[in-house]
Amino acid sequence: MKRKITLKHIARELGVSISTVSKALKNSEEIGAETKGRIQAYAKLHNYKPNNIAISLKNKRTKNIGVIIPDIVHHFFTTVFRGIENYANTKGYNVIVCLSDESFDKEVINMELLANGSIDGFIMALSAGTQQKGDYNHLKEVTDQGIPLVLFDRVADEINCDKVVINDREGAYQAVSKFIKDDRKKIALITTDEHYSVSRDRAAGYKQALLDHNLEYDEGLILKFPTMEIDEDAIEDFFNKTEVDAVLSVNEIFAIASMRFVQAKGLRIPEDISFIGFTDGILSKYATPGLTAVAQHGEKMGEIAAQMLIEKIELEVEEETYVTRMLEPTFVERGSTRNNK
Amino acid sequence: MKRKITLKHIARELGVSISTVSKALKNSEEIGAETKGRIQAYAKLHNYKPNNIAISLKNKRTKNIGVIIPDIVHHFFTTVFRGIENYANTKGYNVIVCLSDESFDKEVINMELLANGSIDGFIMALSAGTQQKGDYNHLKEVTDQGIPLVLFDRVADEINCDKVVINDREGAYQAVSKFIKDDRKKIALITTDEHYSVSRDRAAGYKQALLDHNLEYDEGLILKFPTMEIDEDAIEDFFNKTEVDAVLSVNEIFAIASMRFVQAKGLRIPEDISFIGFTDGILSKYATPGLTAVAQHGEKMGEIAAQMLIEKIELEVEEETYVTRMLEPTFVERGSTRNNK
DNA sequence: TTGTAGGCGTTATCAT
DNA sequence: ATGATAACGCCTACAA
Repeated sequence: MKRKITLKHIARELGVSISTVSKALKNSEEIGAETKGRIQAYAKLHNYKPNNIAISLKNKRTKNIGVIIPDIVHHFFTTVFRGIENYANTKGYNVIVCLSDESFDKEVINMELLANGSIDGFIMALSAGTQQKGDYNHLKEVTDQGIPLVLFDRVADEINCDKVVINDREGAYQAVSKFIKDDRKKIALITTDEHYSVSRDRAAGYKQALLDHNLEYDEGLILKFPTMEIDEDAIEDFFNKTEVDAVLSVNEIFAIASMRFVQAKGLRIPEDISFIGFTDGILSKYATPGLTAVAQHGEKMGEIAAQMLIEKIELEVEEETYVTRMLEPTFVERGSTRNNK
Repeated sequence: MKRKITLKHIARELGVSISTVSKALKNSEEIGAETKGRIQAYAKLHNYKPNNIAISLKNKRTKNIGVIIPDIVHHFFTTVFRGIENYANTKGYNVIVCLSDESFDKEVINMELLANGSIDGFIMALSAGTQQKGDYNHLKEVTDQGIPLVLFDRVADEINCDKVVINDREGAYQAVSKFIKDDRKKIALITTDEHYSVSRDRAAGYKQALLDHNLEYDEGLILKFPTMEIDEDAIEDFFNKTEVDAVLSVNEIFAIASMRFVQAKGLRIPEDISFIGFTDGILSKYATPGLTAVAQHGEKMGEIAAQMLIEKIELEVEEETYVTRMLEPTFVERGSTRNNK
């Protein structure tokens, strides 16, 4: 087994000083051609590679970025992550991922751990626990230390930092407008509790679209779940009791489960009832019929987040100006919607 | 902005030496109660936390583990990752993820980068490119340096290291046996090219089960794709030309797409044709009917991989004994299979 | 052209 | 009870 070799080994072996070796390997003009040759040859032969940790300590730069997300078994987050990882890689950064598991405590612990020198900056989406609690001190502490932070998707106005979101409100607005244009009258919304910023915005878009088109905003047409967990009974109950000809869902799963149930009831999609779901994931694509979706462009979002972060990291200057980039959602039309006129 | 504070700052501020501060913060008995109190109070007040990088350099231990996987937008890998991250966290390790994107080159580059001190060990699943090429020198180099390595799911016999896999062969064998017990006669296999170790093993189990039950092994009943990419046309073509009453698929997507097509053709599932798919993911669960699946226990697999790796990392002693843990797959029965007698 | 010395932040050993 | 020193691996300003 050949252990990693250091400058010191090379220096000792070749009877020169460490700094000579260091310079020679950087091809410095200061070093004589012959010495340089010997050193470089030896280094190549023994596959010398500088130790990242030592360089990090010296430069006070780790070339690592910390990503903290609520869950990884989740299509949207994985696409964002892919965007981050990909961009970061092109810039020579590695990515350390921590899962908050939707828990405030885990989010805090993970952040503090990483903030002690392991990373140069954070990219994160707030956990449900954090959004519920409304306590952002761990984020403030990190930014106070001058560590750059970019929030995506699940953000909060209270935090001063760069952000990337999609225009959830507009996505919902357009979805409902499409239903209305297709002559749907009873448009339901399936959503989660308000402390998810995304649900809040989507609900706002839903309401606004109804009002703008002179339709009644009826709380009875809203099915609200406390979390992202699915509750089949509540869905059955809702669709048994409520007459509906279109459904906007804040996520895929609620939409798919609902489609399944109404189909079992004998309703036809899209003839009798039409569906649109947020987050164009794998379920939307492979459902029968395919679920028309509001695509969130996760990969693009991750790429932008990484870009914003790395710029801040490498800019050095302590700017106190933060920007929020808002991406426009896109419609992916599939079989679950069709003009009903 | 309050920058991170170091031992040196505290020492200077309190007029003591750095080593006194270091000891006091470790609650060493050597330091007088009064001094210790002052130092600890000051540290608490200024929220002193030791710098991870400096500690890594000193200890030659980063407490990071490197995970290299082909793709993250993939249900199985995310469940494995969750298992890894979770276990690693309980042991005080962080996880650096790199995506090989199924490319040999990216896999090599990422590994070499991380191997230069950033991590204490690797957990990985081989990229398609690597399996195709059959070149494992980058792995040998890493293990030669004494860096522990655990391979999961996509493994290769040529590599000497710890491994975690599921018994793919047995999973396929059982699936086919179930079909036969349900009186299915024409059992198709949808698979990928042989260089995926998992496809190879699953195909072997499929064949073995047929032979053991005195059924003919007919190449005509096998639909083989070059990659994991889906090809709708090939699927349509296959099901139009081939008479089949049961289908085993090496992944969810092929199964779901096939189910969709045969249903559109007017066949009933499971009455006319029955399906079983590998990898019990989100698609299997929400398909209509639900897809009976061979569950791979990704999370467990990740946990075991992390456990094996961390043991090796912390054991120090250079053992040359490697083990392969094989997990037994489990059946998750859903609507896509039913006794047809 | 080559080498020395100091520092990045921490810890451990060995003085005082 | 406290402090000086060296070391982890690398880099670089400054000497020689």
